[in-house]
Amino acid sequence: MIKKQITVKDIAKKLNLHHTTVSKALRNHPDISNNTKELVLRTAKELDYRPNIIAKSFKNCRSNTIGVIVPSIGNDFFASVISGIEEVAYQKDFSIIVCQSNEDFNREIININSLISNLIAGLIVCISQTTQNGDHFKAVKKRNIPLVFFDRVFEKVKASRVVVDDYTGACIATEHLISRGYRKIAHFAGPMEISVSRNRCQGYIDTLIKHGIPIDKNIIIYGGFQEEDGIRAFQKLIEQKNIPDAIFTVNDLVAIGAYLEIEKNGLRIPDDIAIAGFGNNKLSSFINPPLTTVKQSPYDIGKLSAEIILEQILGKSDPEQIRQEIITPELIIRKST
Amino acid sequence: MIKKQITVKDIAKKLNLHHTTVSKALRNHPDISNNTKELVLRTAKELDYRPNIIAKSFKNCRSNTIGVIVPSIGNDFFASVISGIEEVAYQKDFSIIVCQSNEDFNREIININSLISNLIAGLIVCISQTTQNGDHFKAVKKRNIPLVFFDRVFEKVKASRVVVDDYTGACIATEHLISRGYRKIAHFAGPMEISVSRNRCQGYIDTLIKHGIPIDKNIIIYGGFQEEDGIRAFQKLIEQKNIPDAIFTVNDLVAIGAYLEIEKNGLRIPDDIAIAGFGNNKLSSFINPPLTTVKQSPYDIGKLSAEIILEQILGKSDPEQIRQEIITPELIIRKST
DNA sequence: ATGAAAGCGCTAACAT
DNA sequence: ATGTTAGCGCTTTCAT
Repeated sequence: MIKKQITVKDIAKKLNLHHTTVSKALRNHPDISNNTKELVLRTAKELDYRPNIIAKSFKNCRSNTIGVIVPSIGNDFFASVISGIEEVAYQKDFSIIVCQSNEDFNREIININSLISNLIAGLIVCISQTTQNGDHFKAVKKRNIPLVFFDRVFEKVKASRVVVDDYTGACIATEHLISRGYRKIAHFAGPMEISVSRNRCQGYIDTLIKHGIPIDKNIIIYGGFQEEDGIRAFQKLIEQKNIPDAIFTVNDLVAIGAYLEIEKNGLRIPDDIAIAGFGNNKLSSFINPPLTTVKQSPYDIGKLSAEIILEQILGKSDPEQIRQEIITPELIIRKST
Repeated sequence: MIKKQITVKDIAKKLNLHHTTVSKALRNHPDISNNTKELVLRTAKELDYRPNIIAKSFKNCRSNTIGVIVPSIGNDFFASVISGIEEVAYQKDFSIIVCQSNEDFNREIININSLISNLIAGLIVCISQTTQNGDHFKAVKKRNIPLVFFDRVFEKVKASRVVVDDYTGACIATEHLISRGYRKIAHFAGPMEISVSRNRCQGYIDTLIKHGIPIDKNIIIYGGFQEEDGIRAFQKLIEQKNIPDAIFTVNDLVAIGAYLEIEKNGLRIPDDIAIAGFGNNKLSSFINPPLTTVKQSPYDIGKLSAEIILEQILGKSDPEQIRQEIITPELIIRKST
């Protein structure tokens, strides 16, 4: 059923050469005469020869593939990170296998096992929301497979990481709201198991304290990362009859959810209530009014993660030495604040 | 540098068995006694043995991987399709390699070459917007690699396909607008090289004709698939001072772009102007007012594509017999019409 | 400059 | 029930 691929042997047979000669010729080995090289290259093209990189990986005990695990590829942020990784990987003739954990710990384990079996040369991960422990990463470390975390990291696993300075990002967003004269500022927070959410929440709290604004726990509403969570959070404020001047949300999707519920209640943004998000989601500039948010540069995060892992893979840096890269976020002021 | 993996031989050595016995035991071959099987399984676990599936692929001349090429994984629609493919593939112990063409013909060629070298068992593709010819698919067909197109198909290549009935989808959306009493209905169309755009446009035209509404070419505005295109399209109508009662857009992102420009001009949806999109993008239910749109079931498209290709891979169906699956779209009526 | 031999991990076919 | 052999395509090392 499976059609035989054209191999070096086929080329060799056709040219009455040995297959190792062909192999060397194809890789431009200095042993081989220019004549022969040319001949081999031409014949390879004629026969539509494709190197069997599986065989190569097999021989090397390592593929030219980088594994990437993200919670969800549909998410704007992760999609951009992946594009960044891809870009750098392609340039070095590496390909990537992208897996989704769907925020499920068990799926993450399955993904890792599958990637290990695929002899990945390196692994780039943003851990799932439900990841309980780091045991599954031990198998990766044990095999000396370079590992890089981005965005969400598992603290207890020793690995390089590329993270956004979420704390500072939250601080500058909150500073901005305060500088605009808002004093009663709510926060729609994310899941507290995730460092990203914790750091953003802490940045918000510390900035209020710094400015002598008392923390009102009633207007810190905890939830997830989706639009629904923004809707629900604002509903809680309504129930409390406790409408703030402004809201800082853990991300842009939550802000978009809040928009809907705010409009539903006949309030205007930013006149009645200002709102600032986080992440610079593509949609944030398209909603009305455009959303003030914090830019994270996901494409750069992806590129940097790929560069770090490739340095380790190609042996240019010591895999034992963990590198920590912190991306500085940037405030984008739009009409919502 | 690369740590040696635990292999069947290591297990064999430890148990004083032959490696082929171990191999059979691991695969639960009837030749092997239960005692030995148990022993082998236990030892494998102890040593943290992982089968080297690269070696297996190498031997079989085929991996257990399905290649997937989409224009962009960040797109809601494609992300869902991919999830659908993944779901079905996982169940059959297949993994997927996702590549993005970024709507670039050359990148599509590079992707295909890389996937072929990876000995993919099958290929699922949505062609890029700039794909000029089908020559790169010949290499796939020649190797008897099952090929399935979804959504956008390359007509000249003989392959199974899963497509949405875009024509009918456009018809029901347009019918709906007419039934609501709108008569001057504009269409923000997509790129005419893409069958999807052509079919949606034709559905719109034919439905107007069917109802005796003359076609006004000035209010059919051509553009791309992004928000920007919706913004630009409505600006053109404004320039023409030719505001319609309603708009049918080629997809939801274009509709969202139109929303912005409509609001900017102080018009209300649906009172001043109604709008219907296509695709049931996640955001379509979150914008204000929620967008009437046509549901495409991308997750099902993915599942179906994967099922078709797996049948061919597993030899349950004749790869020569092309299958055409047409997904019937469904109108979702919301507040924008 | 070219050829020969060996081996990566696994499995299918055959032998004991 | 277990062992032996051979080979998938490629590269590395050594021989001619």
